[in-house]
Amino acid sequence: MENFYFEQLKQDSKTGARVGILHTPHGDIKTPTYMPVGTQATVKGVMPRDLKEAKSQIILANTYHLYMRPGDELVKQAGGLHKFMAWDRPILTDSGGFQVFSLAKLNKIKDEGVYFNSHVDGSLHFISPEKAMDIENNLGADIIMAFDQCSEYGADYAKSRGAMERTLKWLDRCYNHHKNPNQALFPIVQGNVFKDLRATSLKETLPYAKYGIGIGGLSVGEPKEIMYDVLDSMYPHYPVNMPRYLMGVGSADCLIEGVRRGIDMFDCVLATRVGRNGTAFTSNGKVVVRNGAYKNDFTPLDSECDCYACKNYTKAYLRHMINVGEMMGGMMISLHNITYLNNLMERIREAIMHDSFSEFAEEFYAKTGDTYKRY
RNA sequence: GGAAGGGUUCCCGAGUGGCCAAAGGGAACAGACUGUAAAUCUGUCGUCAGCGACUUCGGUGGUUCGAAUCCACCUCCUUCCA
Repeated sequence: MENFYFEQLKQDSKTGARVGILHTPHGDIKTPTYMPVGTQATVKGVMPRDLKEAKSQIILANTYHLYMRPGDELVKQAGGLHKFMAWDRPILTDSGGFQVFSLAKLNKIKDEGVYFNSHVDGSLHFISPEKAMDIENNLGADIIMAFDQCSEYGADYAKSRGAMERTLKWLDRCYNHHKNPNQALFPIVQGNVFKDLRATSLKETLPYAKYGIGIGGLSVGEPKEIMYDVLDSMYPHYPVNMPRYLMGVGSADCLIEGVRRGIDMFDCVLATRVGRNGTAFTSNGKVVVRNGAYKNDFTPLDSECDCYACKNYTKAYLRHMINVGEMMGGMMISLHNITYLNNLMERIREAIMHDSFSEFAEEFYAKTGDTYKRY
């Protein structure tokens, strides 16, 4: 795949932060970047047109969900995910590995794969590494994730090791089964919070990492300092020539701390989930728009934001929307949150280019105060 | 004028002698949410800081060890008949 490669443009002199460009078949992605999650081929509440206006460079979709409905064959018939959902920029599909974790009550994990009871109708399904690759090949995203097993926070060493080792075995099968030459396969590092397991996982995974590397199994309930500690331990061992993707992160502070530790890509549902429920990320910290304090607040969510919601509407209006259950409220705050994170990443990239990432981070914490829990 | 039914904590609405500060819903207020089974979930919701105490179920008086619940009168509302 000569149209898929990563270029590092600038390495921060004091931290692991760096700026790069990830070239993909559907365009370039400036890193570090935040990717909104569009599980069912839609970022909940935000139209692709508006995602573009928010300067989203790439979005996610989910293998498991799209396999269940409408079916990956149907998406293939539609001309692939890009065409089906009318998004012409890069797409990344998650493998369904996270659903092995989040739908744990509905599945049985075996070496050959995972037996799922559909969360939709209870019917039994089987997803193996090979099956996941077939589905992702049909969906046609630019980046596809390997099928992995994520262990929960609090899992003991043996269990964490088991999941990590199974992930490696599954990775080998994914790698050998993946056929679509226009898709970059990213393997996923596991190992829970155990640094030696992480080291082993990373080392064993690298031979399979041709285009980028995913870091999974973090931000699943562990304290932030533990996540940062694990990231610190892995940092010295990443190859320079490919992006590192920290899966499932995050909040503004976690994005900054991830970038500091050499991460190039992030995805998270938080911005849209929290947005739908009436909470906004702003340059002054978290704003729970739903709260009574904003009843008569006729100022925008964030005076520094240029999104549609901030340019045209007040907190009082958005609160009203949320309060009466109008979908517009959740849509606008979701759009705002995505815009906010994209703008944050853009400013991070600028700061790194000026070799002032640390200063930028300090400023961020000073301004947002303790509404973002740094640790 | 006659007949019947009814007035419950911000609202709707259960409750017909003790287990009732009073079900349930709504509103209100707050919290949570991090590779989305989430436009979801949780908590608070008479007063006081309280295991506890005090004040509440249209009003007044009564019966009873004990009343939102029974009785009398008053008051207001709804429906039906004239």
